[in-house]
Formats: sequence, C-alpha cells, structure tokens
Amino acid sequence: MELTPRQKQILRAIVDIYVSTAEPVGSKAIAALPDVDFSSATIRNEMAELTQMGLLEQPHTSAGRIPSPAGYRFYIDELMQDYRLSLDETKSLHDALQLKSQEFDEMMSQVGKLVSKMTDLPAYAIASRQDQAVAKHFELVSAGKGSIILVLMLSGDEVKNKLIKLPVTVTDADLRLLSAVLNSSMTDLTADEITAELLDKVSRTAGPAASLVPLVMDYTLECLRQQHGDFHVAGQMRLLNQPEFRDVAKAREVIESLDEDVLANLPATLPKDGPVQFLVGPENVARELKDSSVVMMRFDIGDGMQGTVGVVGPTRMDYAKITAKLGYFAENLGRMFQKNGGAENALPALGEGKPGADE
Amino acid sequence: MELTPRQKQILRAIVDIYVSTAEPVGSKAIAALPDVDFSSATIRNEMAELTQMGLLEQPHTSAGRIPSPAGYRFYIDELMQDYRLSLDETKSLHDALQLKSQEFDEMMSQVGKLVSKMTDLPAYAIASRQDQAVAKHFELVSAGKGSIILVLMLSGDEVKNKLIKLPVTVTDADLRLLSAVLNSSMTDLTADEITAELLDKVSRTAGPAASLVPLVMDYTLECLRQQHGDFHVAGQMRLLNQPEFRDVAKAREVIESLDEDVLANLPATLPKDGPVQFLVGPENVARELKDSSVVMMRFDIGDGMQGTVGVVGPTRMDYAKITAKLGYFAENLGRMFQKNGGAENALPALGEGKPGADE
DNA sequence: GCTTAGCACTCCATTCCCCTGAGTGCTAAG
DNA sequence: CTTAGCACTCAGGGGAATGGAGTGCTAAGC
Repeated sequence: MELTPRQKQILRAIVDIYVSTAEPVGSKAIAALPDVDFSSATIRNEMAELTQMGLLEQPHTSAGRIPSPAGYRFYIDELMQDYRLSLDETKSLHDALQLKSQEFDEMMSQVGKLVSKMTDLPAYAIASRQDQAVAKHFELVSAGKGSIILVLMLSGDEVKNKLIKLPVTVTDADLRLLSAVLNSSMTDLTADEITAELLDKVSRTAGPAASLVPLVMDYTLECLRQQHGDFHVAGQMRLLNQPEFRDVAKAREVIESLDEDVLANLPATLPKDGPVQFLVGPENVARELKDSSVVMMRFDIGDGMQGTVGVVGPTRMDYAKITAKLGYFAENLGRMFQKNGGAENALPALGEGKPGADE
Repeated sequence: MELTPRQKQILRAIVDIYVSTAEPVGSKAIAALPDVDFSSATIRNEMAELTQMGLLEQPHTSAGRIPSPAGYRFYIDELMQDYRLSLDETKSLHDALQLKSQEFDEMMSQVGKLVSKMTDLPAYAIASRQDQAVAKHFELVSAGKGSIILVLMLSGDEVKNKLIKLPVTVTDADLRLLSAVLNSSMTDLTADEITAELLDKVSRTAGPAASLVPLVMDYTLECLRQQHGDFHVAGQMRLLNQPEFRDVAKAREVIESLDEDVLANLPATLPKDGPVQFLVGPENVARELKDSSVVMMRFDIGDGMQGTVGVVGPTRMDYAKITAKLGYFAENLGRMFQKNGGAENALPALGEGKPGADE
C-alpha cells in the first residue's frame, strides 16, 4: 500500500483525533490542525481516496470518517510514533507497581489488575514456561489418617503439592526410602525423559512403597507438562467506560468471551513474534472480538518463565499510549520478578521476589 | 407489623410477580391470579394500605406497585415459601457441580464461578478458618543458590511454602537439625501459644542455623494468623443481565464495589446468624449496594474450615430460588470438600477432595 | 360494613415530525 | 493540482400528540 506523505499525515490525524474523541472526524477538523496547510476540500479528496483504499470508513453519508481495521493496522505498522509517558504518568505507573503478594500466582493476578487499572481497560496476565520443567526434589510427608502429602519442587523454584491417599499401609521408613529413590532417579528429567521403563525400574527399587510410584509420578508428569500458569483476567467491567460499549449487549459479548473463550484459546493470548503484538478487530480469531483489539506484551520472569500481559479494548484504542504503558510494565515487572537481582533490584520493597507457588 | 391474611397474599403475589417481570404490578394483574377471588378495587384498597405501611412503593402515580426493601424483608422473613428445584434445575446443578481442580484455592474460585453461572448473578466464595490453625510439620529444603524453601504443613492439610534467602551459609546438616527442632517444639501450637520466650528457647537449641528461626517463624505466624482465604468473585458482568442495571453507570458502581470494597469488608461477607443470611437493599453497609441485595450461605468444608458463597443482585431477586440453589450447593460442596468421606462421597469423580494449598 | 363497578384523572412511554447542523461529493474557477 | 461554493444527505434532538395502564374516589350493592 503506497500512500503519499499527505495521505499519511491525514490518516494519522484521523486516527489520533478519533482515538481521543470517539467521534467521526470531518475534513474541517483536520484542516484546523496547526500543521495542516491545505484546505478541507483537498482533505475531502484525500479522504475519499483513503476510503477507496479501505483505510477509512464512513458510518453514514453525512458523517466524518473513522479508521477501518486496515487503517488501524497501517497506523500501527507505519505511522504510530512512540508515545512518551508524561512525568505524571510515569510516576503513577511507578507508584502502582508494588506487588504486595509474595506468592507467584497471586502476583500474576495482581499484575493483571494493575495493568487493567493503569490502562483503564480489561487486562490479562499469564505466565508460561519457556524451558522444559524438571523436578528438583521430592518430599513425602505423612499427613496422618492414611494419607501423605507429596511436595514437589520444580525448576524455577516452583513448589507443588498434593494430598495422596495411601492405597496400602506404608511406614515412615518406606516413605524415606521412596523419597531417596525418587530424588536420586527422577530429578532433573523432563517429562519426555521419564519413560515407562524408567518408571518400571524405579518401582522395582522402591521397596514396600512401590505402589505409590504411579500416584506420585502421574502428578509429577502432570506438573512437568503444564506449560501455562493460570490465566488472570481483571477489570472486565472497565470495558463499560468505553463509549462503544455503552450498549450493554455488546459489552457482555466481549466480556463473556474473555471469561471463557480466551481460556480455551490460550496460545492465541501469547504474542508470536516480537515482544509486543497487536490484534486489530477482525484479526482476532474469536468472533466476539472482531470489533475489539488486543495488545499483548511479553515480559521476562527469569527461571525459564515468561509472562504475558495484554489488554482488550475497542479497536479505537490509543495504541501508542497503551504500548508505552505495557512497555513500562514489561520492563519493570521483569526486574521485579527476577529474584536473583538482589540488591541491584531497581524497585525497592519487593520482598523475596518470586517465591514458589503457594496458598 | 400485623397483616391480614389477604394482605399477606397480596404482598406475596406482588413480590412474586415483580420478581419475574421486573415491571410494577397493578391491581388487575393480581385480580387475574387463579386463587384470588376479590376484585381489583379491593386490591387497590389493600395496596394503598400496604403502601401506607411502607411495604410497597409506587414509582409514579400511574404505575403499579413494587415492593419496598421493607416489603422484601417481610417477604423473606414471613412469606417466602421453600422453592422446590425442578428436576431440570437439580440436574443442571448436579452436572455443573464438578470441580476440576484439586487445588483448594482453585476450587474455591471455581465454586464462585459455578454459583454465578447457576444463579446468573455475580457470586463470591471465600473460605475461612473456624479453629485456630497450628503447624503440623516443617520441612526445609535446599533450593541451591544460597536459598531454601520452607514447606509448612498446617492443620487441615493446608500446605504453604516460601522461598527464603539465606543470610548466612548453612549446611544440610544444620538444616536437618533446625527442622528437627522446629518439628519437635513448634508443632501443634496456635499463633498465641508461640511466645517470644519459646522462640528464644528454640533459637538457642537450633544450632548454627539459629539465625533462620525468625525468618521461618515470621512466615509461620503469618500463615497461622491468616483467618480467611482469598476472596473469589466471579461473573460480575452477569449483573448486566438484570434490567435494573441496563444503565451502565449503575452496574459499574456495584461491580466496582464488589472488586474493591467487599475485600476490605471481609467480615461483612460472612453470614452472622444461621447458615443463610439476606442483606436487602439499604441493609447493606456499603452505600453502593443500597439498591442491591446479597444472599450468602455458609457451607462446611471440614478440617476446621468453613466456606461462604454468596450472590449479589438487584433487590428484585428471586430470593426463594436463589436460596434453594445456594442450599443445594452448600449441601453438596460440603460433601465434596470432605476428603475423609472416602467411598461414602455421594458425588462421583471428585478425585482427592481437598488437597493442600498449591500453585 | 366490607366489597365492587364506574369514572375521572394522572402520567409514562411511544411515536411522529420537523428541524438543525455537520459533513459530504461535485463542479467550476483559480 | 487546489480550492471556493453549493446542493444534497442524514443522524440526532426537541417538542407535541397519542395511547394506555393504573390509580383514587364515590356511590351502589350484598
């Protein structure tokens, strides 16, 4: 798509104005801009052409123009300028960026709420593994009443646990033996490396508690295979702040798809190329989101984990500002999650960083 | 407040009709009911009196009547009849009542979603302790890189864990000694029973790892003192399905208060007397909820824990049906959470019941 | 004395219509 | 190629008219 510089200027102006007013933009409004020195008639001609090209749309004959999805896409790819966060904005972002919890999952949930609050849009956050997980340590603790608790430490200091009911009577000594065997044979292996033969071999050396091996390892494999953490959505109702969702029915459609569909389409919620990705209107797979846009950004958590935060809003979204804010989060969240940062950690009062899973 | 039988009949009819239609009820509508054999004029007279008594309201002169908050309250206290769930309803409740997760907190969150879905209203779920918690077992596991993971088993098979950075170098033997000391001196004690002196004494016998004692015990005390689990809200946007919230601004007010205020007012979200409690309109402490009602119900989780589920909706709510549904949940959730139910467990395919906290 | 038919009255909600104003596309002149 | 001018379109807002549901009151009936 080839646009003349003037066409670009007009398209950018239309996007910018429409994003902030939510009203179709007329030729006069553009002609009135300070750095525009051609008449509204000229602009009308250009606008007609841009409409022809599919970059603009007209709600009705006697209205101004609004950007089409393709128009937004062009804007994002070629016209958008880096938004510089104002001092006030930076400050309030910085102030908000205090994660109270020390529990990993709880932190992710707070991240979602935070991003939602700071962008005034529904947001989501999710953590996913980049590396293959391995078990680091097995611990079997008797919980009385014929059951034990399996505490499983994974790479990345994740801790999982599960109550297991004992199918047979097992002594403490048996449990200790089993723990020892598991810790010597089953640690540092990815899910793929844990073969049936290996399991078999371990069962044979596990002594009286051998019957527990399948129970323990089933759970372990389940944990190792789990690529994604929970999907945390927050601030769905902020969608109602957007004029395009003043119609409750529309809002509900989108919000419901957030609650349900996206969960089923997890992969779609992760950016594919680059740290930031935009899905404009119909670019969204989910039909319910065809009039909405998603901006998602990746951030680094360390320990072979990566996080993704995203916001959902009307296609008429301030992509530049949202990107800037998400970028701020991505940068600083990464730092906050890096528990090994120690004293270098730029943000104060973070406590322990990322503890294992908990609560 | 003394009402004649006929007045009661009329009030009940008005509530029932209004609840299902959301339209003010006129005298004719009542006269048309099958078991009403007095004329609309009589009903008008009675309605005037009920209005006088403050049990009914009139949106405007030429409209029918709607129940006032006091009217709802009277209805709940004296007129409401047990709603018998239809076979279909029971079936869909039963079918929905499958908690996929085996993690406690995750289960509570699912309970919230479930209740919301089945009542078509925003719902919340929260767990709280009835008994004082005590530590059952301490486990310290080296996590490499100069840090350890504390795994703490509490009464009720709750498991908590936390990553602790070591201020000093500690050998595995030191850790084992510390574990042993903690397990022999610090288990089965409530938060109150863990005195400064006791801590002091333990520190003195803990050997080289004594400096870890405060770190470990601070976290332990924090866990022991925590009376409530997370507050899980779900389905906020279902409020939009209610005609009284077609005005987005009103819905937002309520939804926002759900997200924020209620968290701060935790105690208010637990029923005070009896297993079920109704808060009608202005009976709500939060000003934002003064036009809404809350129905909350307690259920038993076992292990010294209790759960509370509640729904939030317009004062025009089908209190009887909601109560029946919540009751169904309360009864069956209780059973599902009782992990000791074993084979008697009425609902199939529940897995392990309530495992410790996790993820 | 309670109940009810009849009736005048009130007032909300809907519809219709008109009008205004913003914005366009086109044409012709610069 | 740009721009002034102009006829045309159409959404949205502001009454006015209309219909209808519901009430309160009065007077007659059981």
